[in-house]
Amino acid sequence: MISREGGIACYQQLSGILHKQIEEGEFRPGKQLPTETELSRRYKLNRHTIRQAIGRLQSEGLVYTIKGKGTFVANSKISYKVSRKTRFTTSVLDVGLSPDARLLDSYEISAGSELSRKLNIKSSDKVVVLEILRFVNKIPFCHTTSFLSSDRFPDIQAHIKGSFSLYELLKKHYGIEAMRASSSFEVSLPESSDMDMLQISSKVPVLIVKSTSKNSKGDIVEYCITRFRGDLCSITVNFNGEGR
Amino acid sequence: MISREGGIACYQQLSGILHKQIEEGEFRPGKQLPTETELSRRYKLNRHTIRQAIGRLQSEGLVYTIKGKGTFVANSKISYKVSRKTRFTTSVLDVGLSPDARLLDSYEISAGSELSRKLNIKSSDKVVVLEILRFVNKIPFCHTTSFLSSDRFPDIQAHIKGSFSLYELLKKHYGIEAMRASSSFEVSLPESSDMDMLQISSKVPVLIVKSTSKNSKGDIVEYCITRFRGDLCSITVNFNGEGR
DNA sequence: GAGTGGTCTAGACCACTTA
DNA sequence: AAGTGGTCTAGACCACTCT
Repeated sequence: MISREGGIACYQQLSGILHKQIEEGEFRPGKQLPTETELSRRYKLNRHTIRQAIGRLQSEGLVYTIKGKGTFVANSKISYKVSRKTRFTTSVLDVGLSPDARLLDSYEISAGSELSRKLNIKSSDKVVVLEILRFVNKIPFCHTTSFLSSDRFPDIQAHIKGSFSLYELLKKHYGIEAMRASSSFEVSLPESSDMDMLQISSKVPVLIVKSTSKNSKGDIVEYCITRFRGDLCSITVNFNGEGR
Repeated sequence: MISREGGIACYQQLSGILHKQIEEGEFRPGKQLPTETELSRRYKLNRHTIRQAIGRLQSEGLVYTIKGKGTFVANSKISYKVSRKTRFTTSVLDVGLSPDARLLDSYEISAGSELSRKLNIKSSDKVVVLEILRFVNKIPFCHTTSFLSSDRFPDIQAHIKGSFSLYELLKKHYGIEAMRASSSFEVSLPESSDMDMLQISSKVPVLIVKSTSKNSKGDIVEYCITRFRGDLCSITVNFNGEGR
């Protein structure tokens, strides 16, 4: 099965083999992969070499491992849609899944140089920070840190505790319809806080999306940083204003 | 420096330390990091543990390694901008860097089921495939595979060899102004072809962007898949039609 | 030839899950 | 208690770069 010659590393070959087997349905989503010791025996490779191969599959989002239990085949990625006007809840409902959210924390800070630029306010101005963890089908999906000017949204901390859709709240309480103006996409690896909150290992990449929202007049309403589980989603951006 | 207790893995601690040192400018971009054996001595850790730590930094795009030479601190990410009307060349020039492109291959295939859906043509229709490798400052940056209907763009293979801007070509020869309609973003790890073309190791993630372009009437003009080096770029999407 | 990173092996101990 | 994945060590050989 595994060739020692040919210059292709054993772990690359093995991850290729497993990748193919998963793609072809030999291992179904949710099913356990053979254990590391079993694969080690079967392919006559050291357990560490097996682990290198499985590490790749983890980073690709093809499998996930649970300590003490085993390695399992992942479900296919969730196609998460984003346009000028989209909210998490509707996007997730659209693809037939069930969304959920939890407000982890809310507090106030001074803007400082970077946030003052992002929000177009003075650096001494106060900023409300909201940390929200969002779930799809009870699985942690992304972690959002939102920044809003305290002056423009007084008492938002009190209001947010009741409702979980920030956009609904802005509309109802402040009469503002927020629209996405720009978003940047970047890849990284999880920090320890990401690993805890999103329940992923250090090998699973995170997709970092930094977005600015404006109101209909073009004033900046919100700046937010969302960290998505890279193994769970692909994000589709729609450039035609309206459509989802 | 490294604590054996506290439950945090040594390699996590070390990658944290190095991360911080790089961020704080102790190691400048382009400079070589201490070698693995040196770090092994300095932190009293096995070379494999050192390698785990460095592997993380590689995936984060903070450092890159050259076999036989060493590990070096990477430059900061290139902020690549994308909007409804953007071309690679102008985007790169905008940030003061020098773009370049090479046509790797061009050939014709039958659409098949997936492409026929993407391009809104019959599955028996012919499709022209263009493979283009793009560079920023002589460094491979992304690899694009473009799909266009052969019927709608006769002789495009002959034309493309002269000019490298596909959008220019569509405009000049076919009188079509292509606009980005939607793009999906996804993270993965490089396949062996990616590693060769983009000159990256297996640890550096790739950012996969799949885009559909339409003409002013709303007909689909092009479907393309671009694989960006995840260590080199962050991609900014602008939702206001015009702006870059 | 000396030094670098890339791969593989062998063996150990740990924390966690399951039964 | 047995089995799982997570981490660390020690030692080996390779291909590559530099001189």
